[in-house]
Amino acid sequence: MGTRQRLITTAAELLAEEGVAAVTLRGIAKAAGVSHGAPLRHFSGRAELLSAVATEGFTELLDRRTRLPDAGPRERLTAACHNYVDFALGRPAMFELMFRRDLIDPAEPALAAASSAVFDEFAALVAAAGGHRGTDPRLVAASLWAALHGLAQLWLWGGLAGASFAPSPESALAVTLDAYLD
Amino acid sequence: MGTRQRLITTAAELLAEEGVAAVTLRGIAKAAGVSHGAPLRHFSGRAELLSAVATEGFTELLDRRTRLPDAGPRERLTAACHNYVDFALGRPAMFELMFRRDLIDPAEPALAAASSAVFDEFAALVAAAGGHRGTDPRLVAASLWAALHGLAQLWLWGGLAGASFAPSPESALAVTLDAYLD
DNA sequence: TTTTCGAAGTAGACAGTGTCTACATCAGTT
DNA sequence: AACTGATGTAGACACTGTCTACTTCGAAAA
Repeated sequence: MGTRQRLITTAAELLAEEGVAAVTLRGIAKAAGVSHGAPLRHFSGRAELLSAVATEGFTELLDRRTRLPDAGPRERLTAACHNYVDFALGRPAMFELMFRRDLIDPAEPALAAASSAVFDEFAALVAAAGGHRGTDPRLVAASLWAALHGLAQLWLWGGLAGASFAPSPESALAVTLDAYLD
Repeated sequence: MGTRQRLITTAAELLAEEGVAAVTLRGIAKAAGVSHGAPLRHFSGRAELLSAVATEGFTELLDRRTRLPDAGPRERLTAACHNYVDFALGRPAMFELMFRRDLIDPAEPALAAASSAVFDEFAALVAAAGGHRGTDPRLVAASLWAALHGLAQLWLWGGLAGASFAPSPESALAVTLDAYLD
């Protein structure tokens, strides 16, 4: 495995184990067994390295989603929704990185392609499920994706903790799906 | 105005003008005209100062929401939803800071109180609007809040830019409200 | 009135960060 | 055989948050 790929892999491991704050350029280099300046031979800077890591995150998210149980379009859509939230809650650091535009470069072509692919796949599922009265399925997809995203984000943030009321993410997701799927 | 309050105000201005990356302890101190160590006489560290700034953000959000047009409960709820998204898009840096748990300390009592107050107010509006069949209004409120939050976050992130489809936040919000409000 | 004492501000240091530059190494091509 | 470009190293720089000594100064206590 080339140094470049090893840096990405090491960064992903460090990210999963220690969190976003730990993925420092020097820390990654040390964990990969190279000098602190070596990463700059393969990436223009930290943002480019982390963008590569985030791209892998989007790809894995898409892979999960693609291999879904063979069922009706409605069931496939709800499965994809659960999948999104599960991914976020199961790999919080990766999920956070994927949407931290101060750490990654959203204009990075590979990253933009991977995130667009996730949305397009999702939009196709929404369109197949039908049920929206006349409005553009892609618009419904954007709205529903945002709802799932906010759910994940809010729960990772602290989940309304401290508030007088602390529901489980599953129950809130059920309400969300109920609202959208008639 | 005491130094403590001036630091908070200066930080808020710096935040609005230069973004989250600019609210550095030393930068705030310089902008406030004090030495780089002065802030630590009033705050235990950066997190505590930024928590105070974020608390003001939540308070302002609540203030906006409270003074709503005198109309039916349904209209007040939709107005609150628009208000949330408008706040996020209109003051992106503040909104980002409010949910960056690596920069602030969510356990800070004043901050926790302010954010809980926002949720409680919102839950009350949802309950007053009615229309949810049997499910706990607070659970519906959590789900709807998450939907709004995700909408704002996703648009600030880059708004599905690059995707083959780029709807306006208003249109997506309309779909969201449509889904929840029967 | 004088003394004391604690709060507030300053300046310097320290480890850590990302990034730049000069230098070494070394395989592959001309 | 000589050159060249890619790869890696080590050092430096400016910047960050935080810690520590040192000053200043106003108010309370004697």
